[in-house]
Amino acid sequence: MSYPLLEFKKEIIDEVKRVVEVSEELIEIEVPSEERGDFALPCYSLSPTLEKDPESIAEFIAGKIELNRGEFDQAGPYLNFKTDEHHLSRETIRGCLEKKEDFGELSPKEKKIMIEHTSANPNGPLHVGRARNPIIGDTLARIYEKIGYDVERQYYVNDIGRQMAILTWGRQNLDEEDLTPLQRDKEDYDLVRYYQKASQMLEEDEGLETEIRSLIRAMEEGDDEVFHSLKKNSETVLSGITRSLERLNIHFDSYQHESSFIVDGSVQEVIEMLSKLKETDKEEGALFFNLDDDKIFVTREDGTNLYPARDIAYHIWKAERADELIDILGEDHKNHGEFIKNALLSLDIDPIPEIVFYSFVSFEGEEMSTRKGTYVTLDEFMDTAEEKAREEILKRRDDLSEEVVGEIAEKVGISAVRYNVIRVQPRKPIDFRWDEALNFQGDSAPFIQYSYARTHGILEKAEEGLELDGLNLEGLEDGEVRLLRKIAELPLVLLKTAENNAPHLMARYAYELAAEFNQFYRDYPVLDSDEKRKERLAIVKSFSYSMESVLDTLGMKKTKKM
RNA sequence: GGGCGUGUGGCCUAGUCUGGAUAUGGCGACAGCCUCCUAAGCUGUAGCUCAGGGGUUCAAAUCCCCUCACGCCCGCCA
Repeated sequence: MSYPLLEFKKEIIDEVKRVVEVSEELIEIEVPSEERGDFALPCYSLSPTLEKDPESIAEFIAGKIELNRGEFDQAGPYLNFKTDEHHLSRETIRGCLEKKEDFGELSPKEKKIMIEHTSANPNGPLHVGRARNPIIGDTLARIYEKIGYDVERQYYVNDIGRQMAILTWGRQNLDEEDLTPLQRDKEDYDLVRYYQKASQMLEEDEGLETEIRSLIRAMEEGDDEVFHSLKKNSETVLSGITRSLERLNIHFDSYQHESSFIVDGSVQEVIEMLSKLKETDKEEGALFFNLDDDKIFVTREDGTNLYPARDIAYHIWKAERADELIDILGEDHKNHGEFIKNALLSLDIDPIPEIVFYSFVSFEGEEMSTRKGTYVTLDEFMDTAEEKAREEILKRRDDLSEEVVGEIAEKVGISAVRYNVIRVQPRKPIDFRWDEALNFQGDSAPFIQYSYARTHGILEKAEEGLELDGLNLEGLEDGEVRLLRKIAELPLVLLKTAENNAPHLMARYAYELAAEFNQFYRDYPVLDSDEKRKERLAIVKSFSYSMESVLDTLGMKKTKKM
């Protein structure tokens, strides 16, 4: 099994290469507007190498090229290629019926990729802003899996360090009655109150700083009691965080604890390796790495290690276990990310990570901070999304049981949260507003889910099985071919999304696919279409499978009723 | 002050890396479409010259320089 558009693109590249004898990098195939064709070759970039004007090159290629899978025409300096519609339709339907909800998947690559995402400090519940991280990471993980990678999703648990020391101090010294009332019956909501109160006290009383410091030192020096106390608190909050994420359809394959790199001595080794580099120097006994004009400190003057050192140890550990690495980091870590890459390069470590940075999310124009307690938690946001979904369902349906309404609301709520976060390019800032985030019309999760639900209105009433062999695909109408063509794009989109680590492309595709189906649905009756019924059912079924694949890739939920 | 990033119709957004053929789509607005597989849908109209200025090029939203606005970073915190 292979995919018609992938094959066609490959054929074009091979043929152009054969005809003009240039290296493959010079052949830039782009996707033109729909009416021009499936692919286009602008000949401008070949002009310098071939020492001819673009139009003559186009003419030259047009005269020599031979394609089995489609045709082409010359338009000035462009060549436009259009695949054979019948072949495209047949192969796309065949692909969908064979692969079903895995449509779009590519053969295994024998490559391991480790995707680190979230890695939020376990000091309180996840807020919507932070949730951008797991949603980007998990979506990329799903995409890499689909194109054949062996994927490991990893949470790096910052179970030591200052923030955990503050939480632990709070747990040791504060009583329940000192705290704000419990917002939600969940362990992360419980413990964050200790963290917030302790942070607040620390701001008012600098004397507490020494107590925090001594907790950190005790931990690093291997004080068992302190160590276990920190770990216990971090594990408790972590379990609250992961429960929230599971609700968002996100899970991890492994957890790696920051403390482990201190315990096993690897941080010390890293510090020794770093100290031998020409990029490092010491200032009053503290080791730092020169990053352009910045000094990135990796140890304190008392010799205790700092987060950058531990993160290098972690990345070396990761590099030994995977062929490719991806880190999802907030924009506040840009500098740190540069340091990690530069330091790993200097240490001759391979692979170094690809880092996806995302900008922060504000809410109704306000910044969110765990320390200050100014945030909307992921749980709250999802509750509201579900509630809103419920209202919308009840506006339209009065024939569903409360249980069914609840199920659909949950599916729509989860999907809306994920979709609204992933549809925007990571590096762009997002300002969440309830009315926009929970707008269920147009470019939204329910729009996409609804297109899928519509297929079931049809498929459940049609009981016959589907056989590719009995179909007459010669006389398909424009809108039918257009839908199949859009379905056929899926593998191309998956590849491009992974290549650029740009998951928003996948979201955009999901919307376009759904929109194309909605037009088909309007124009072509299926069940009453007599002589075209079988063919149209096959198209609906193909769309249904491809949409299942797309929804799964975005971590969204499918629903047969809405 | 320095570094990084962002700035596309009233609002949100694609395209920017890899310069090219009429700048993508949504929300909102206005005008239409349910005796017919779920109207959370579909169709049409109006609206942007791509923050501003300069430059490179046959060609710039896309590359370079300057300016403005906003965000993030500039800790022996993480």
